[in-house]
Amino acid sequence: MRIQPVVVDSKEGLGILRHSTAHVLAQAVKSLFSNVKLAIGPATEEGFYYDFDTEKPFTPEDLEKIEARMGEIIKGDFPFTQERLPRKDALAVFSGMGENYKEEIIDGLQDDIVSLYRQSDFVDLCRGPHIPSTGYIKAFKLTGTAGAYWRGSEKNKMLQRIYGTAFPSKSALAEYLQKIEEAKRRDHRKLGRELDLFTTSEDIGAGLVLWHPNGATVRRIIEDFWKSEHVRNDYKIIYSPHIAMLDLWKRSGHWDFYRENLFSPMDVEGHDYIVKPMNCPFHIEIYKSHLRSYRDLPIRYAELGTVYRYERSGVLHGLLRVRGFTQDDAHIFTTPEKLESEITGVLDFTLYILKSFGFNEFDVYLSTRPEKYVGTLENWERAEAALKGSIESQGLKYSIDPGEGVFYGPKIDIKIKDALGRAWQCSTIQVDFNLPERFDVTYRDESGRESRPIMVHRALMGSLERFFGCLIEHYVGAFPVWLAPVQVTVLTVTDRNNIYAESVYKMLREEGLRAELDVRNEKLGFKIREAQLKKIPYQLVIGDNEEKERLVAPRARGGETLTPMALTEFIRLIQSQNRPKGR
RNA sequence: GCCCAUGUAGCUCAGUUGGCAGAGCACUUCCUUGGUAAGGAAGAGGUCAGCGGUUCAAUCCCGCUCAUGGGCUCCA
Repeated sequence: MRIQPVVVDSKEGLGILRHSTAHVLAQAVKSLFSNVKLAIGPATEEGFYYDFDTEKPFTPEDLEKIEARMGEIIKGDFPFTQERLPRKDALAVFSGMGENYKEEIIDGLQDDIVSLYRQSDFVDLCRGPHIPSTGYIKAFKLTGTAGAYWRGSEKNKMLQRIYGTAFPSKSALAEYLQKIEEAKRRDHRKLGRELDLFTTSEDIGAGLVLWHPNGATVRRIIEDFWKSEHVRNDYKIIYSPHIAMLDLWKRSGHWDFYRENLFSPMDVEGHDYIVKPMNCPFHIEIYKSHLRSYRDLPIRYAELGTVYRYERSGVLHGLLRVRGFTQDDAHIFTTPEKLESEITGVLDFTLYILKSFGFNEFDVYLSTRPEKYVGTLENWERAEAALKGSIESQGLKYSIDPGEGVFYGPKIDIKIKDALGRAWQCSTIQVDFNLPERFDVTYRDESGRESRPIMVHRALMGSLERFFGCLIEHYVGAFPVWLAPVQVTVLTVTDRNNIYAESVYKMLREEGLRAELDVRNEKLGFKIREAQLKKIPYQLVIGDNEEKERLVAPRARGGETLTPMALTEFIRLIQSQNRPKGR
């Protein structure tokens, strides 16, 4: 057998450390609780977990006890030893202990020889490798419990999962816990309440967002920017209704393939209607309201379309996963010949928009043809090549999900990473060979024959709700000047300065700036503190000195006080920042 | 939907082994005219998420419902 050293700080080494800690967890649980059966215990991105089949779920007090026992096991410095048995013998080992999940796993293995690992009196089915002994675990922590289905399927029994993490040193663990705290600080749900951006209400329903004036202002800025950029890029902006007859969704296929996400139909004068889960059929109807020539294509319809999808209650999460949301949707109808240039254009446009908001880190995924598909092989190949070509021409790193495309066409997904390191899908560019077929969408080609256009669905921000959530976390609520709900607040030192301050405030408003005036009977320090907590980019201090000299004394959100300047100069300064990133 | 936890004033949270509900901040009023992250005083504010049950008595115990959080699973 060849021995390969693995550095514990490497990704691989960390995985081995954590996986070994999972074994220690399992040993501790087995020694503390009877009638517990082992399922699986792998390492994850952030740590590890182990799934147990047990009568009663683990309580926080249980976790403390388990942690303490794990500490003893680590102190015992038991070596991890591997044992290789014929599968028959291995089966006997586990069936003798009543470990039926382990038996099930062995049943699924191809190999004749099965590997077991032991430490102290504990044995587990495991391919390894492991650290030499339990004493190598220098820092670990159990982080939580959760229900989890055996093999991830709802049809199976729910097991009790214990999550934990381990690091090569105490300081690395502390750093990790610090990162978690930082993530909590950035949490858009917390900031949403503190900055009065949005709420949800028990009386309105789960997953339905109320945009408060501050949040609505940010949204309005986003929408205005989005609209003008779309017009500039030759999209036609449209509007469509929120409900439509059920037959439309039967024809589109949503009723058959997407029903678990649809809200129930409502009866209107004997016809069933549903609230829309998508905008595409409406855009298709607009396309079909005329005969279209190849000369008209590509046609690009864009809409900030509000859709409703039924999501199971357990998956709702702040603004990132909701039941009613507005997509920044568009559908492009193109000839097959122009598909590639269209996709290149869409990808350029997507990156331009995302970068305007200050996002520069993306995970890009290309999903290709699955086994079951509609459309011609030629078109699929053409579309995949187009998607791939445009990603590469942008010089983007990407990964291919082979066979993961939707049955109707290949797609590009772009994910933005949030503060917790979770990647949230925002942008998506999907080629669709199916809907044009289902709705018999056509155009007259150069030889005068009816041809089928290809459709491209795309959303750049995905949904305004989710995108807003990402923005909040990205900026920790301190929006850049062009997005800030309030851009500048005018603060008086004493009420002698009220009249002058008001004139400053009015000038700012006339410049189109989102300004506020604070003439309350409070000390300057109090007003500054409040403006800081609201994360307003600029505070203009107005006292006797400023009034006498006809100046304003700006203080930036970062804490730096600028030398007093004429109001016109300040307006020049803030206006220079009052635009999207890189513009 | 499923497992676990949580739900007390606008916010953050105490609390009652079942016996008239508490703090800080915010809010209102008054005093204070103060120069770059909290000046002082007084006041008001709650059907203890909702519905039902047990009890002389329920915010507390039990059941159901709703919502929120951590997961499973899925997606914009």
